[in-house]
Amino acid sequence: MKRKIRIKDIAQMAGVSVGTVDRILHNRGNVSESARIAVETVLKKVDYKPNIHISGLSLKRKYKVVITTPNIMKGEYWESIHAGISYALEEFENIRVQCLVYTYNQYDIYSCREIFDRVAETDADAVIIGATFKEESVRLSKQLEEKEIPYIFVDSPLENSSPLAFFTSDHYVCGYLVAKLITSIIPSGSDIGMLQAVRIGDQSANTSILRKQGFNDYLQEKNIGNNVQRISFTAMEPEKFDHQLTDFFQRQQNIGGVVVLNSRGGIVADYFAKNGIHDIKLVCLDLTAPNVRGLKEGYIDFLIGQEPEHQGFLAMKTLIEYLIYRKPVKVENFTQLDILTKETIGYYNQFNFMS
Amino acid sequence: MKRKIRIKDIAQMAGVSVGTVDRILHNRGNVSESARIAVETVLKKVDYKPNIHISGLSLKRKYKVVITTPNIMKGEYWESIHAGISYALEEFENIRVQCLVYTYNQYDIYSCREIFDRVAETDADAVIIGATFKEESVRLSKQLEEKEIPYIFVDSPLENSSPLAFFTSDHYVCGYLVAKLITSIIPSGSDIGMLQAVRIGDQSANTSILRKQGFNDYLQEKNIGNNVQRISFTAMEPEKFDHQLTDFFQRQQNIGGVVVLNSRGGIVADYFAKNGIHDIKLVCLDLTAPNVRGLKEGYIDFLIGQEPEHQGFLAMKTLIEYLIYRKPVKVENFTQLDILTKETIGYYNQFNFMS
DNA sequence: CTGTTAGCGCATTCAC
DNA sequence: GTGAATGCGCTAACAG
Repeated sequence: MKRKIRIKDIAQMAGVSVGTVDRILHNRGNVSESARIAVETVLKKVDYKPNIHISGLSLKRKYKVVITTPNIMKGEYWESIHAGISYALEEFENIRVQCLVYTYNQYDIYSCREIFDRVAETDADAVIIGATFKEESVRLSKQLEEKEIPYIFVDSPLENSSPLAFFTSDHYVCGYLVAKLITSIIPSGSDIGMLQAVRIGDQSANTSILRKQGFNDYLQEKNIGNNVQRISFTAMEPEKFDHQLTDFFQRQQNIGGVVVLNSRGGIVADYFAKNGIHDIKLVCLDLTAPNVRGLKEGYIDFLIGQEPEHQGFLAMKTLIEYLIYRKPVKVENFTQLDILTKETIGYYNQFNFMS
Repeated sequence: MKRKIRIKDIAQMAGVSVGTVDRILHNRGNVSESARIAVETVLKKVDYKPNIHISGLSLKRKYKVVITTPNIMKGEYWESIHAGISYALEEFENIRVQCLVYTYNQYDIYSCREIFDRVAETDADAVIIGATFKEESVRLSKQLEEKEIPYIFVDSPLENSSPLAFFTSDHYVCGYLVAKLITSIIPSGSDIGMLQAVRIGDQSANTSILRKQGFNDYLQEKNIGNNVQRISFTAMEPEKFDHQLTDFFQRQQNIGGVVVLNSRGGIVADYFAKNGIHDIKLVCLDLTAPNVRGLKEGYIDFLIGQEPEHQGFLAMKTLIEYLIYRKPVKVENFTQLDILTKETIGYYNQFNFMS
């Protein structure tokens, strides 16, 4: 167990002072070519890992990070992402980072445009983006690039952009998995109902589209015989849903299972609960409060978690480490797909990476 | 965002010096009654959380922790527990903790006795125990209690002992879950093969017994029709296994799935691979190297992870925080039961709580 | 350009 | 019994 390398050690080995080493480590300039070479030679030899908690102790610089996501609803997906961000800030309590949170209505493209415009104007040191509207997000990313402000995506990546990193689950595999799970637990001849959100003018469906692709590809690949029946659902008018479902199940008498490729599965579980339906299998996404309830009560058979807290946590942690000492960043980061059942949900700790 | 409370703040509020506050916080004595009351009054008002990373910076005291578990085999369960412990030590690099690792042969009760005797003699500040032999472990725990050395169990709890804490998965629920999974994917009339380790003189089976109980209880509760057929397997003579399995499947023609309630499932997967068996479902435990391979290659349908790394990590983290500032400890700690499939294993990060 | 040094929050030691 | 002073690894300001 060898002693940790400190800045002082490096300075000694390179024959310079700690001040010089610090300047080189932080690219602060005012260093002669010869000193730089001496220190960099040493740095290549030894494995220096700065202790970020202690740096923060003496770090005067404040960082401003803007976080922009859809509105935060209690017990919903985006709240978890923000919770993860908060945890990261707690872990790095010594670092002075000021967070500005800008949320928009994910069902209103105008709200998104307005907010993104404001985000583009800030003088933040970095931005964390929860992107749902595609065009708008690409535009924001371009604006940030021009100002050389690093940005990180959570929840989903975005084509045609060059983020510092993104943290997301693999939505395609997620859909693929849902197909595998539901078909493994329903009778082979039965039909599968798929809840389909009907939305207007938004692209947040992007993730849903990927999931649907994965879902369909599984059925095709494995030559699965179950037919898929769409259940349309107008997200903006939840009060209609009861009627829509009743209608659906009256028309479709051969449904063996239902899948929901967005996080709203809980309403199906609630419907099952209200109507005493126990023989239709249900596979849903995300640990929203209603979904967890549905799982615990036995109406949902498998619930897939995408670790939103972890996404937020890692996004902020990555950002801090990058800002402070340019720690190299891995761009593509996929979080786990957690398969949860009634039995395991009680032991599931969304912050198991923390405590 | 209010400023964090520091010792200096407390001192000021109580009208004493930081030295006095520190003495009270650490129960070092040499404090007048009046000072103690003043400080404790303040402490009740404010939420003081010491920054452990910074404490370590100036902490002179060294801690000695003894870790005793079964031998560490590459890619096996106990290696993961030790890996988790190492990660915790890395996270608390500032704390000077010296680890002594004592491993014993989990198939040899005499080896365990000998090692435990040596553990009981040390002057460690704390002990982490991976208990397999019951009697011996109870005896060790008593000896440690006499010497007032705190100890923590990993992998499984132990009756008749008073550990500082234990970190384990819920083995009963684990078995219950295995039953649920296997019966949900095999034909209703088919039989289930259960691999049964034949061992001599060891109680490590304790965890297996709990799992088997959970397994059986599920079948009974749900009134499941599948019959269970035992496959006996002599752990000490793996070369015989091929023959034993061939024999088994020749006698049993109605096997729809196989379950393995210990971590050795990989050998069944290997057997399936060698003999091109694709139509028998397989549910196994633990992310050993062979099991992960079996899962990826499609021979294992569900693999249950018990987060051994996390157990080790939390055990050491808990210990450090307890030793340094008597952080209150939660005694019963159950880790997650992760359900993994071929699709999700690629995203599974055993150290997601770290990076 | 470079070396020296004050201070960050904390535990500990040393005078008083 | 107590407060003041020291040092941990690091950053940043300052004096050369």
